[in-house]
Amino acid sequence: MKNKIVSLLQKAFSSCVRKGILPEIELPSPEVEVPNNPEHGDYASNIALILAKPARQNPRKIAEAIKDNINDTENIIETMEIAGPGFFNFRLKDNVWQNALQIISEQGKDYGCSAVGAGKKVQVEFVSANPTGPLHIGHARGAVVGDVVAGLLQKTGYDVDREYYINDAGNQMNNLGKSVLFRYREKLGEKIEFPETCYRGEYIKDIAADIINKKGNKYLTQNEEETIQYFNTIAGESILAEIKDDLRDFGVTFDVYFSEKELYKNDGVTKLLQKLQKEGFIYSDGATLWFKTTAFGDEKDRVVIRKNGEPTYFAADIAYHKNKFERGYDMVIDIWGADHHGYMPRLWAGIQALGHSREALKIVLVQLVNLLRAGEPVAMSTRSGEFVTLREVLDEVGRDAARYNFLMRRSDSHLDFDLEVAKRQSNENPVYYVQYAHARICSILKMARERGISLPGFSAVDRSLLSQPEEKAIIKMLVMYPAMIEGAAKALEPHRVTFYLNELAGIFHSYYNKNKVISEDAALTAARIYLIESVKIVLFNALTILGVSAPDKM
RNA sequence: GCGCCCAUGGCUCAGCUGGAUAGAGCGCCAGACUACGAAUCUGGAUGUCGCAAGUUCGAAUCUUGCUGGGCGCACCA
Repeated sequence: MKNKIVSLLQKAFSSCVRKGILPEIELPSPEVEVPNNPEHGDYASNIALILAKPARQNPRKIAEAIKDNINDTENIIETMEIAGPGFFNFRLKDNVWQNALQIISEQGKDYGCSAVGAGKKVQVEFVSANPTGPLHIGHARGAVVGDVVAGLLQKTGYDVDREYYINDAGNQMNNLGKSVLFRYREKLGEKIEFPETCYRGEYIKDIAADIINKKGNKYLTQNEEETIQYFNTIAGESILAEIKDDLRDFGVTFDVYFSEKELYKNDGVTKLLQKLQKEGFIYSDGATLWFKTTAFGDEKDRVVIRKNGEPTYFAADIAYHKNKFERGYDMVIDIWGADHHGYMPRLWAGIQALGHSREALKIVLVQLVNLLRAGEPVAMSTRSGEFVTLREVLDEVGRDAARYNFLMRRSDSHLDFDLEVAKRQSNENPVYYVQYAHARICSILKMARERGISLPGFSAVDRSLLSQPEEKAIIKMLVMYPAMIEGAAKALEPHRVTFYLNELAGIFHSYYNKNKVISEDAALTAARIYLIESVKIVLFNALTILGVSAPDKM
């Protein structure tokens, strides 16, 4: 719809140029948007204002010229006015809107999909928590944001893979094995002083107990190094399995779990560093190897091989991103906690040294979550093992409410997550407001069926009966849906979907309270059923992208 | 000290990449079920968009400075 207006304007502009009314200048992409003041019509454009400067003419004069040259072959424009300093205000014919509904029921579950991604391969990497403990509330937001970003990209035609990077090669894994060993000994009667670096959560005890159950006390006497290695593996696998379960129940599944260890096979990291050194991106100061990230705008150069000969996390990360691009992705998206923002220039430097453009790697920052219970902060301490796990949140507030709440703000803004509010089934909780709209429609449709009213198809409906302002508002909102999805995908901003849903549910509820869908008037009933079915389709599609259920009844 | 992010009604936040009179929700006040689901709806009040300059036809949005908050500034991950 919007595209048609854009195209009309572009053609009018060209013919102005052809006729010599306007100079031959590049047409900046004209913006056509839905004005927030309905008096300004259905669509508005600032094309004349944008052209005023390069064309060196009065914007209103340009507007007049373009207006005279608009050739509305499809006959969709009702009125076209020039207002204010030179805005175009378009009002479309009612039947244009009414007929636009057809595409919604035709496309059904596919309504809102587009092909702007054109099959390009994209990878979204997110969560990527170390398998040293269960996922907690802090991971949950990143998990949902990543999942929905991926979903949006899929809807817009990208070929998307969701990937989880398992940091299982660093020394935190060693600490994990040690922690289990300490608990193991403790359970078998030893008195243990726990060092700061150890993980103290209950889950460590469970793993230790499990080992005792299955293997007894034989590790008390075995070689400590080997035992720690072994416990690492056991604990890592067990925790990762639990993480996968939690994520699955949260509605998040991955296509690929990529182990950091993979990067070190065949000396992969070392060889890559040697190559980069040959190319001049890495230099040695005798004891350590430095990556020249300042060449790409970083504040200071960064160490890749430590004095002790161990590669840094950054070194592995360069190799990891090289690996990603080698797998043929056109675009790679990392979802990070906002506390890692200082790391961005470093990684961008890394991929540029590998020959990729900075734009090939997009990084979405997700702010940390402020966990509250009834307004009071909930203490979170990872070290002591006191934290609210994702599992607990799922059990307490449920998947739908949890996911929706994490999507109610831009991801780079702080989010208060109140457990009491999130589980309250009231109007403080927008997820129910939206779901209720869907359930309500289902209920009306069910009643219609029970009364023997058939659900009409497009051709069986007199669309012109949908003539009320509220009906037109709903139709416009529904027509806008694909553009909203496209915009959200392009900007990597899932929160736009929740805002859209709240608004759509709002105008529907309002409409419902004012008008009877099912009435004595058969033709009107058919038209309205057709309309609310369209609303249902869009509610369902949008909720599905968010991974939130669209219940038939509540 | 340096860098990044943020500052919008009493509270929590949007504001579609520079557009027309800045919007929601919550809370508050007053109303609506013998009507397809009241988890709903209708009406009402609240703003120097942190402060000050600048850019232009036009700024909450872009630039600079200041104030106030968050986060980073590892040979941790």
